Amino acid sequence: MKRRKSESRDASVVSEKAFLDAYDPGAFERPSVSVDVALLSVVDGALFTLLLQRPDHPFKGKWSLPGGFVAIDEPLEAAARRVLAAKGRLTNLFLEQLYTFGDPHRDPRMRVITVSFFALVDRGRFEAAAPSRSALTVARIAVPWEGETGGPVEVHVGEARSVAELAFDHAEILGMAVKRIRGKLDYTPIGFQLLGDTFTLLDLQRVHETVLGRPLNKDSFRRRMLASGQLEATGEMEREVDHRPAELYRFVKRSAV
Amino acid sequence: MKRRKSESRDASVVSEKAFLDAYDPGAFERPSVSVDVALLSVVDGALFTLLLQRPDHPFKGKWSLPGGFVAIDEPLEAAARRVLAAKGRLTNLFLEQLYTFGDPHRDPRMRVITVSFFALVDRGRFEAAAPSRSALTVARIAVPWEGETGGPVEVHVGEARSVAELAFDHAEILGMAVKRIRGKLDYTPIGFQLLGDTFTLLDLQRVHETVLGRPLNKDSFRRRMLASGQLEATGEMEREVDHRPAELYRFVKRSAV
DNA sequence: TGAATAGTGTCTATAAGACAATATCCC
DNA sequence: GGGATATTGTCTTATAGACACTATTCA
Repeated sequence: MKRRKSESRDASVVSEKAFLDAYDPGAFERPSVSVDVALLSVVDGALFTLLLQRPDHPFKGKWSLPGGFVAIDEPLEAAARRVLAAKGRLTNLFLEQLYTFGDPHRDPRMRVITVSFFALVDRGRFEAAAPSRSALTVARIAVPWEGETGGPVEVHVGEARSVAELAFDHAEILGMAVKRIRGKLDYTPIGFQLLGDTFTLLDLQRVHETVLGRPLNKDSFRRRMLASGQLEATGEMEREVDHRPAELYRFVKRSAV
Repeated sequence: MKRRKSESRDASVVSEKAFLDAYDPGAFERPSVSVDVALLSVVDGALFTLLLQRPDHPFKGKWSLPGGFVAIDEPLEAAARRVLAAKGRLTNLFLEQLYTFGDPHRDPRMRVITVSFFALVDRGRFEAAAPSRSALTVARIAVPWEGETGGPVEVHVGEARSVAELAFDHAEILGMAVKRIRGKLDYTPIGFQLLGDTFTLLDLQRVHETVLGRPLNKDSFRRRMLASGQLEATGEMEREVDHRPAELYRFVKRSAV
């Protein structure tokens, strides 16, 4: 009885027309497909991203992630790299596919399915990608949830105290990026993309703390990092600090596991 | 110098035509978008999935995941549920988006970008979804890598010893599904989707071992599970076993964290 | 010398793995 | 009773957190 009921309910959802339309690839309207990239960087203990102010409708004047439509014979990741190179002169980034957003009304003009990516950028390249003449603008990310709860984030453009309005579902995309990177941080050497070639253990800890949004124990952080085999001491020391200088480390390519 | 060089190299990749074509949503050809679902179940210590034999070109006669094209006003997950309801009478499944595959030549006919999902099904519903008259066929999954290395898997249809050939990039999609579920198993109560309402701790351990592809320590598995707060003792006992019966447990909804 | 952080050593609490002992069911 | 697995308890080991102490640099 129970089974029967759920079957008949579902059957009504699947109209024959929808099924047939969807079955023949030539017989139905095709959506547009775009890519959007959530760029993330850590600067002075805060998370930042790069946004563009939309010049036209829809969402005119609102802020959006760099993105663009996928060409008919272009791989998805290539489209994301093209967008980054064109809009921010950013190349050779660590780029990972995040999630595909396909709500039928996420773009009021027409059906646009967007494949989102995230990229981690060190401070130097991040700031260089958004010079004053550029369309890309630095925005600080405020995460209104803890751990890997997920959900949209808030952004503050420049020094603004107020929350900037984001176009489309881009606040959700950024939130998904933060959630994903928090999850990866525990077991993958992600931090190296956010730091320069060499860094102290405290630098690394601060990056982790900023991404995770919570303080970490200094002792066990040091022990874990050194035990992970992902760090290599350079023998060099920090300079121009008014305290005992720390040793500089670099990330070492993980040997084939 | 170094910087200059990488810029000019990238600039050549971004042809102006590609950029302009991609910029205007109306000015370029749109891809087809489909969904494919990797159904996973655990039966007698092995991982299984459900496949369809393709009746037409391309990949005629090869095995494929259940899938279909996304209608123009249909959400992605709804498309996946429609396909499952239509092809296997499977409803109300735990369904999660996996990855989007967009290689320009993954379908020889035309550009098809596919958004893949995975679903976990308990043994009872799994076997009921593939009766003899049905198009869906049970196939065993052999994972040729350990841990979360990733990569395509091999499938064996029925009792066949030989590896069945999969259409498109579906071996990769299945591999991605296995990788994802392995990663989630450690910190999420995924197992309950693969078991019936009640189960013993050993049942649960065997499911975990099958998914992870490695044996687990019995003592610490028991302790971890009981300490997780995700299990609730029913007070009932296993029946019809020729040894001391174990207590039956059920999964309890995780309280809002 | 003092301020500030780096780096080391030790102790404790917690979780995992190993293993032994006892309990309970069916035959 | 014998076979088989469940369940509990204890011991050992590895890891994380806490904290005290020494080291080194610059002002």
